[in-house]
Amino acid sequence: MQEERRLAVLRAIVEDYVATEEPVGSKALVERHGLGVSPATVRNDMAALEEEGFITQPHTSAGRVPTDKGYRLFVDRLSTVKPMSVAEKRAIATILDGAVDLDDVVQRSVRLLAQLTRQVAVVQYPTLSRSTVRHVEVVALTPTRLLVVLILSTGRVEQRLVDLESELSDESLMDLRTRVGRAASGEIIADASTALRDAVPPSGSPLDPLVDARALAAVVDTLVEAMSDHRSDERLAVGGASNLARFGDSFDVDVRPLLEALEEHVILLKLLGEAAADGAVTVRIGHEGPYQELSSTSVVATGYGPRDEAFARLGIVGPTRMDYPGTMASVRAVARYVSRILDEG
Amino acid sequence: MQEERRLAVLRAIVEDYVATEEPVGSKALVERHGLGVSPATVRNDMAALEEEGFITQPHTSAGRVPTDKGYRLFVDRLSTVKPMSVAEKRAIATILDGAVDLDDVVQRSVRLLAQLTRQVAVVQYPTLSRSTVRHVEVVALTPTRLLVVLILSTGRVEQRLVDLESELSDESLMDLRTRVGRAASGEIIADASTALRDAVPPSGSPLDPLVDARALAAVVDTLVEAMSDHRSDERLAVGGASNLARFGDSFDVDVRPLLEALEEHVILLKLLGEAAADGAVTVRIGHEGPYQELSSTSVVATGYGPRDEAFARLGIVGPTRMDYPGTMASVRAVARYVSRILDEG
DNA sequence: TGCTGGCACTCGTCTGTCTGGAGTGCCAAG
DNA sequence: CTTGGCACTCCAGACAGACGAGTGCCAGCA
Repeated sequence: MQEERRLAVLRAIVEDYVATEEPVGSKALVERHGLGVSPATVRNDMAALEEEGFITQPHTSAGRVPTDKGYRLFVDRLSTVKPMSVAEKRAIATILDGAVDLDDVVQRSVRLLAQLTRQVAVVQYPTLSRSTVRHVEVVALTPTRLLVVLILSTGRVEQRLVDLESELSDESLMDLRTRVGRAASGEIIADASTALRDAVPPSGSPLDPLVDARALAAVVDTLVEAMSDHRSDERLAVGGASNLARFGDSFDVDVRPLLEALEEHVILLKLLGEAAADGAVTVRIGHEGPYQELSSTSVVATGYGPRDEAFARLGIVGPTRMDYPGTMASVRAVARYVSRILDEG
Repeated sequence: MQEERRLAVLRAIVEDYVATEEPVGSKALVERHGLGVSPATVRNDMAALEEEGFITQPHTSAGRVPTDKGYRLFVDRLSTVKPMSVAEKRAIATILDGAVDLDDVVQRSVRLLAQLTRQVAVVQYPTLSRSTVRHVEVVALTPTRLLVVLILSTGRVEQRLVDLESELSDESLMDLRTRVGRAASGEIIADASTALRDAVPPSGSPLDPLVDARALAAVVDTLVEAMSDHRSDERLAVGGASNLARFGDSFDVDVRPLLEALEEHVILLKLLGEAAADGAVTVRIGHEGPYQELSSTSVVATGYGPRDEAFARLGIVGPTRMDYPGTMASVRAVARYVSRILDEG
């Protein structure tokens, strides 16, 4: 009974603090929320909550502020994800449906997420690893220089130049093209790499005159490298940095580390990477994260991808003092719509 | 004679103010710089300079601060571009030489520029318009779906999918490929577009059975669109946003508009676009720019590109109170090295 | 004519003090 | 277990005064 009210008090504190950005006192609390008790009672509850580490006071005679632990409890047990309004849903759908290609989807998602949450949005480009090879094309630009184009089911296209040591005949090129195509097409990336390696005849084996073993090996090497290229895995889109200005001046939070982190994509990837691989929205609050400097920021992230294969992440980074239910709803909604679009495309 | 000293005073004021970020008074000025006159004399000069609008005082009994007009005079007549040290030059060369492709060159340039100047760096990706077509490839993914790959002399590769209304035979594909290749290869973008249009037989003309006129038209349309695609012209890399934190808290400058501008690439392009097309470094100071909100920021930019064809811009955005000689030197140096690399690649 | 030293004046910044008010903790009573 | 009352704490803002950096101006000097 009292326990229940205490949690209600904690919820009220979090909500008020997020809304007003100021420490919330017992009197204001009973006025704004309809808890049917007196300020004195609330004070007792507050003392208990502080004892347990859920809230704290900046100085002796100030109101209370939630701690990381308090937010954690709030997120886990006290809040329900706000459903998006129909209008919002439609807006999301409209904006994302207008995208013309994969890059555009990512760009739009980032903007949208930043606008919806008024936080800094981060969207990871879909990873290669789960996608399949749709097509491989080999083109001779000159007799000793090939262009290899790799087209993946996600819509990503990678191209590489390959310089050969000797000239390649048209017949050898055709042969090479069919061998590579047969080995890789339709396979998922991981399998395609091994299949390609198998397609290279072992050195010393009797050579079909049509096969230019060295050219084949060079092309296969290039393809395998392109497939395992982690640069593409690390690609990120970041948006809404101007939202930082809002929360920078409101309190003594130092924006610099966050601003620096936004340029260090490795750090952002690590932050996003902690997100659950299934469809759930993950929340990482303040000190829970791996970076000391970002202890006053939270990360709300989730995975996305076609057919529930979450093969990339997206999310937002913001102050620990944020509207978690609303933010989580936005992140979840955007992730769902993007997944749907990738599914259709 | 006095005129000369006045300019020396202005120069000293600018240098001191940039270094200390505080209004500079007559006494401190004669102490720090070896002008062989008394503070009183300097005061007279200051009064004159203020009369002419080159400096101003924040309040009655404070030191002087340069105005935009003062910075302008300083940049145009009083400063010499600091030469880079050998070590710096070598560092630039080393970092940029490590780049593996065009994107990487741009990425590295942005980082480098941000580090060197400790400002926000902006680098425009090379424009298509001046580059030539190195190769066009047409690949049939399915009988009704083509992949068109456009390779440009700058190293940029654009690819587009084309859906056909009817199936395309192998012979028609070969024919299409050679027609398109013959028309476009080696031409600069602008000419290639018209050459391609000419390659489409006028409707109603007697048809060679091999020519699939509609497919050809579709492919040509796609190529022309890709060539004139302004999305690629608008691509920008931005870096060093964390440097904003430095100058944000130092004075009452509002960082928000700048932070917003950094996400609006259109605005950045416009700012960069004002840069001179030749090799010179352009400086735009405070109110001289087109945006009211950015009146306390300056832009230092220049063009770059292979063989002095400046076909893209790069530069930095920072507070009007900045080290112009040093910044200009860095911008110029980076532009030169990037140009050289593009020249070699 | 131009430089210089001196002097009075302005005004922002810093420091210390004071006060009002919001908020707390505790206690005794219901 | 809740409530009203009360003493206490401490921040925020206002106010005043001292300080000092810097200025403008003037008279004297080269």
